[in-house]
This record gives sequence, structure tokens and C-alpha cells, in this order.
Amino acid sequence: MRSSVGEAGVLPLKWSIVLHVTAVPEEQPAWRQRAVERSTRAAKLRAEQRVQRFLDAAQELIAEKRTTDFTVQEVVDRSKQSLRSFYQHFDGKHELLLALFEDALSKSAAEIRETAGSESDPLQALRLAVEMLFEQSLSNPGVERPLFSDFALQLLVKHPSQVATAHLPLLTVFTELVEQAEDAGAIPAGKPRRQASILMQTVMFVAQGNGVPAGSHAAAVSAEEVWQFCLGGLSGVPVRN
Amino acid sequence: MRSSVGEAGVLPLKWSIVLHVTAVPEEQPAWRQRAVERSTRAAKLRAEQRVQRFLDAAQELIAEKRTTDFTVQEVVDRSKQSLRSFYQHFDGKHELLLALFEDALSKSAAEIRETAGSESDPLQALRLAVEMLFEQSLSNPGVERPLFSDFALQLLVKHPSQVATAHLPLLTVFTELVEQAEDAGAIPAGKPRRQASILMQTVMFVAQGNGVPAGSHAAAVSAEEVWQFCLGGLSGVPVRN
DNA sequence: GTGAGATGAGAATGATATTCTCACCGACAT
DNA sequence: ATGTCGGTGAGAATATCATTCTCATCTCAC
Repeated sequence: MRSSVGEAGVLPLKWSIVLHVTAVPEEQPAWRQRAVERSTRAAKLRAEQRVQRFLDAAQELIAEKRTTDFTVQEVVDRSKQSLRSFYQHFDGKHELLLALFEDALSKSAAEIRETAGSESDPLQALRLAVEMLFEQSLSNPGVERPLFSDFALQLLVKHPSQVATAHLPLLTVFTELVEQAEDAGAIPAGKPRRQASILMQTVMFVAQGNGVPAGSHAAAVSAEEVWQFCLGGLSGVPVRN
Repeated sequence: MRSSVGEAGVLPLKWSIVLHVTAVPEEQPAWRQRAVERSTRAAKLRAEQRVQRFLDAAQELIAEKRTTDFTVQEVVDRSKQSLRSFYQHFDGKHELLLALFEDALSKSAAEIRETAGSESDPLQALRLAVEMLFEQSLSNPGVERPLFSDFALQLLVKHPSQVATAHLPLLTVFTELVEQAEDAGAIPAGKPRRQASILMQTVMFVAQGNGVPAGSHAAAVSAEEVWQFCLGGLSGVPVRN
């Protein structure tokens, strides 16, 4: 229905955007529905292309400036469209960023799923997944995903539920991996969804707080260490308590 | 040298602020130094009081509005001083927030240290500490620390090294607790500082992502669960790998 | 061809942070 | 006593953005 930054159009998309793009009253008779539908389809396509151009422009800017501090004007200029048009399609900069964010996480989830899927040992698969997530969540390497590090946190504060939604694809993947590991007896059975949730938080944010030279304190943690920690966490405490 | 929101004046302070307050050339003869010192001491005190009034005002506003979205003007008005003066003492709103943030974390660390210190069993002490940190990092309860949830993340993005500095007091406390637990043989020996670091990140951010009703997905994680996870992480994986 | 909705160009608004101007004051060295 | 100087208050002036508005134009389905 809506879009996707690159081409793999999946994810659940943003409501407001949908409302803008398809303003079709639901209570009309079916024939009218179809009529409007026919006469609108093209417009819808055009709209999606425009939206896409905005998204692409924003993506470029983020990649270049390594931050989400670009101005709406810049996006507009680069996409060779107009402010008028921008606000016609997005509720605001926030919606734009959210769309990109969801998209990035969704893609990341897909990558991880694929890579991990090619590993037969469930525990190794999980390990791979953790390491991938860790790398992608680092702030410094300046991958094409400053979204993870930058906007993510801002969002985490103002609209936590949207973050939850955006995390869903990743959470799903990790939940599956945890379940498989448990089924295989590699780790004791538990509540996979919650375990996956804690796991993700741990990996993502430990990576986060890592992109700091921080000369003095704050020992840089490696993917390996995080994995060990998480594995222990999932495996439970050996004896007491 | 600098300040503290309430009264317990501890923490390492902010450089820029110090530079503003004491602009004393170091290469003067000693007598002159002392002279200047004498003639400056009073001014320094006045300055600190002013700074303190800004900090107090900001703290009040945060408590009231439950957010860091207050305007500098509001702080100025409430503290009955002037914009001019504000910028004389702070590099900007950012510095003000940073000061409050450091202060909050510092106090939190003190509380945790004290509470945990009254527990003789090292493992229980660590557990207590984890639970306290978890509670204090929750977003919803609207405690008097929207700093943890709100500004903290913004900061995490733009000035990670300052976050590291701010985290230091907490990191120190947790490192001690981990060391004690290891010394007591409650958990296997490791690298206490790094372990404490991962531990903190996990606890704080899992708590973070928790303040969400999020009707559908995202199972709310409890302090207990986090503790179990972290304990496992610290204890290491029982057998394989 | 016509009319409704979409667009472009760019001005206007609104909210804030930050800087600047200028008059004043109070401590202090001489 | 007095002149200097840094700090201050009051508030105007700037600067930066996001967001909205105006109006002329364009496009497409009919």
C-alpha cells in the first residue's frame, strides 16, 4: 500500500500517510468504490512515487550528513519537489523519519533472518544474529544506518509505542531463533518473546554506548563479550537462587 | 567547585562552566594569584549561587512539566534572572541539561551504593542495585527523574562521551558490587568493569523500552526477569561453547 | 474542454535558542 | 573618592527550522 525506501515493499506502514494517499470513504456503494478506485489508481501511483522520492532524498541526506539533522527544506530541494507537496504526503518530518526507521529495521530483520537461516546449528544461528545486530547498531562505523543510533533514541522517548512497532520485525526474527535454540535443547526453555526482547535491548544498546572513544573509562565491549553475556542470560543461572 | 541540584555537592562538574566562572590566567606570580583569588572568591560564590538558581528552576520545571521541553526563557523567568546571565554561565540549554543529568545520575549512584551497602550478601546487594536501577530507569512512573528517560537518550546520540562521563558514578558503584560478588565467589571472576557496563546498559534500556502500554506485542519485562537474565550473563554459560 | 485536486514557488508564521545593545551597579585598587 | 571593570537586567534583534498559507499553474479523468 505505501512504500519502502529501497524496493522491498513490505512493512505495515504509517497510518497517517495511508490516510493521505487513499482518502476513500468506506461507506459508499461498491460500484462507486470501484469507480473512484479506477479514477484514483493512477493518482495513487503518482503519490507513491512522490513519497518515494522524498524517502530516497532523505536517505541520501542521512547517509551524507551522518545524522537526521537535515532540514525538511533540504529534503524538498534534493527531491526536486516542494514543501507544499511534502506536507501533502507526510504529517511532518517525524513521519518521514519514522517511515525510514521502520524500513531500516525491517530490512535489517530480513538480512539477519536470511544469514541466520543458513546456519543449521540453532545456537550458532542465534550467535550470528546477535553479532549482526551488534554491528549494525554501532554508531561509529557510519554504516548506511545512522537510523539505529540517531533517530531511534529520539523516538524511544517521544513515541515508544511506535518504536515497539518498528522493532516488531526484529523481535519476530529473534523470537524464532530463541525458540529454535530452545527446541534444540541448546538453551533451557523459557518465554522466547521476552527473552528475545531483553536480548535485543541488550545487544542494541550496549552497541550504542560503545561508539565512544571515551579515552578514560568505559571499556569498549566487543560483540563476543555481549554474546557471552546474553548466552549466559538465556542459559539461566547455573545453580543457586 | 560547580554545583549540585539539591545540596549534596559532589560530582566532577562541567568544564565549560568552570572556565566561565574562573577566568584566571595561570602564569601570574603567586602573590598576584592570591590577590586575584581573594578578590575573586566572592564573585565566584555569587556566580555559583546564580548557577544554582538556574539549576533549581530548571529542576522545578522538569518536575512540573514532566519533560525537558521547557524553554530557556521559562528557566530565566522562574529563577528571576536574565537571559544575559544565563548565557554568561551556561554554554546553552544543553549544558544546563547536562549538569542536571550528571547530578541525577550521581545521586542515583549514591542511593544505590547506600542501599546495596547495607546488604551483607554480595549477590543480594547486586540484586538490590539492579532492581533499584531498573525502577529508576522506568519511564512511566513519572518519578522526579524524567532525565533518565528523556534527555538521556538525546544526549546519548549527540554527545556520547558526556554520557559516559555522567555514567561514571553508577559504573563505579556497579563495578564495586560486581567485584565483591566475584571475590565472594558468588559469580565467576571476570572483567568487573566491562561486566558492570553491560549490566547497566541492559538494565537501564530494558527498563526504558518498558514504559509502553503497547497493547499488542512487546511483553512487559519485570525487574525480576532482568535480574535473572543479568545474573545468568554474569555467571557465564554453564557448560558448552 | 472543464473542473477538482495536486503541485510549485516562495512568502508568512510560530516557536525557540542564542546573541547583542545599552544602561547600571557594586567591588575594589589606587 | 573615584575610575575601571566585570557582571547584570531588560529586552530587542537574529537565526534556524518546522509548518502553514497564498496563488497561479498543471494534470487527468470525464
